[in-house]
Amino acid sequence: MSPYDPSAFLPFAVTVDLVVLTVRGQGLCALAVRRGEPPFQGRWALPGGFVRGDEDLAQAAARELAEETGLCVQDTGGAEAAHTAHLEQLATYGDPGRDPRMRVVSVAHLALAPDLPAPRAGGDAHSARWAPVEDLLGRDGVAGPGGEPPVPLAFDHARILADGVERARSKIEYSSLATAFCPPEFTVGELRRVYEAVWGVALDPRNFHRKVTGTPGFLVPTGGTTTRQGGRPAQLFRAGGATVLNPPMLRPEI
Amino acid sequence: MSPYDPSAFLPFAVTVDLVVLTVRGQGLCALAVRRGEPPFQGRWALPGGFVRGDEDLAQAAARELAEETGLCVQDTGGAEAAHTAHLEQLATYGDPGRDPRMRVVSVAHLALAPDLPAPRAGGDAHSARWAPVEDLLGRDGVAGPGGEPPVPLAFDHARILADGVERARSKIEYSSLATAFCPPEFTVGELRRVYEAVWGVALDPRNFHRKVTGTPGFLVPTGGTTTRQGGRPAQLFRAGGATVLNPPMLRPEI
DNA sequence: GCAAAAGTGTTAAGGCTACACCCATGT
DNA sequence: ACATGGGTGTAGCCTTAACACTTTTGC
Repeated sequence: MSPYDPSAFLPFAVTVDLVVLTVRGQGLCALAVRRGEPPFQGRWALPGGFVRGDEDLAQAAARELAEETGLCVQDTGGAEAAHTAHLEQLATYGDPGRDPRMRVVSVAHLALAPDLPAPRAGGDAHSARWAPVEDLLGRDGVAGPGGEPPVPLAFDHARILADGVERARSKIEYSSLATAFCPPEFTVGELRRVYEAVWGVALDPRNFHRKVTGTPGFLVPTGGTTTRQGGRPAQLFRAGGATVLNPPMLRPEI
Repeated sequence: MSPYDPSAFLPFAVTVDLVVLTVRGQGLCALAVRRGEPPFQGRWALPGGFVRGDEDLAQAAARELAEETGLCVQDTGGAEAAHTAHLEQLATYGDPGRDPRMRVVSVAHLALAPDLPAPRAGGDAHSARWAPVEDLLGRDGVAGPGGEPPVPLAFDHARILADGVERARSKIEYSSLATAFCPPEFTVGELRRVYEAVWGVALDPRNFHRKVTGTPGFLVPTGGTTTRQGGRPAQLFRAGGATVLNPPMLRPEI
């Protein structure tokens, strides 16, 4: 049998699942939707859906992201988007039996977004919410917003979420990706709080400031200032053109 | 329409494609197979094949790797394997139209192997060979071993190969992955030549020696020595347990 | 002896950590 | 005045780059 013989064709369903991360308050949060139908009815899951016949994997992920959150992907040319997010492919999960109904291969994507007012429940999801990743990944799983007992995420979504969080944690070390968690204009302190939330550590504000402002291409000053965090007015910056940080941000050991 | 409604099922074919890299002579080489049937008949391509109904994506990739090269994956418990390779998922490619016959989603995997005697043509491939990656990625494509004019790789395999090479180049910076290109026992000089071949740079042998022997868990001495590279006898090492290198190997700028 | 590859020593340059210290605002 | 967060200076530590030098083999 040839590896490309069409007669060897075996039918799979292909979906995209989304790990959408944002920083809210002190911690890292992910978007979860409540399943409205079996299997895992009533359980929380990652947003996602089938890939359509005429679209690329990245297009399918961007479409699902827009349906669930209203976010547009950064490289979309249109300037009318209220909010933009970073989107990249994460990994593909294809265990037989990961979906009890049929053979489903899911191409997971990772999206990073600034803090949004509130998730809008897309099309078919009964509800959607931002939940701290520790809750979603904890042994007990996530509790409902109304105090329902905690249950783990549906399917293998806890594994997918863990992989996405790990990708984000390591990638902000050597890339400018942390700016994707910030609004278009932000201060050095706001960027530092992103690192602290994603890594779960405290960083020295003085050394952090020197480091990020000294890395060429990371931040460009807009000229404006803000006092929205209190204290002395802070300079506002936009993300610079650099995508890779040299030298990288150093993540404290423990 | 629910994103998980089975009636929304759309038939895809799912394949695994393999980027198998090794270091031969002075450079980085990849395994290429010649296609025996349309489309792209006679052109060089990456090895790969359909995922079977009962196997995981990683199992499918390991099976294809064994069929094409006889290599076993490292974490296979059996000690009888003559050669072992590192295998990891790379990325998934699902453009509509990437295969002219049908909608094919390919989950590409990256395999790193020590230098092997010669590729064995698996099952259906007319022939298989190791080719320098610059040749496979060059604008003109790869020439046949008998002097046929060069043609580009089939499908989107040049893109997949480029992504795999980039993954290998960056991952040997911060992980012990470079040892996957070496035989079970190797010298510091042999490991250095791996870095030089993958990065295409020259490294200072003295500083390299200090760095790798000083990184805890990277290399463990076996006690033996060899003179197979000429000169003064060199200590033999095995890969240590460490998978992540701290501090990382520094890749020269240019 | 000579070439070749393996190792060790040393020094200067630059990045990081830690912390002292000053600046500009709101209350 | 004081609290709060923003920003700069500096000393010590550590890593790296560059290169001089010694060691051990094959021919």
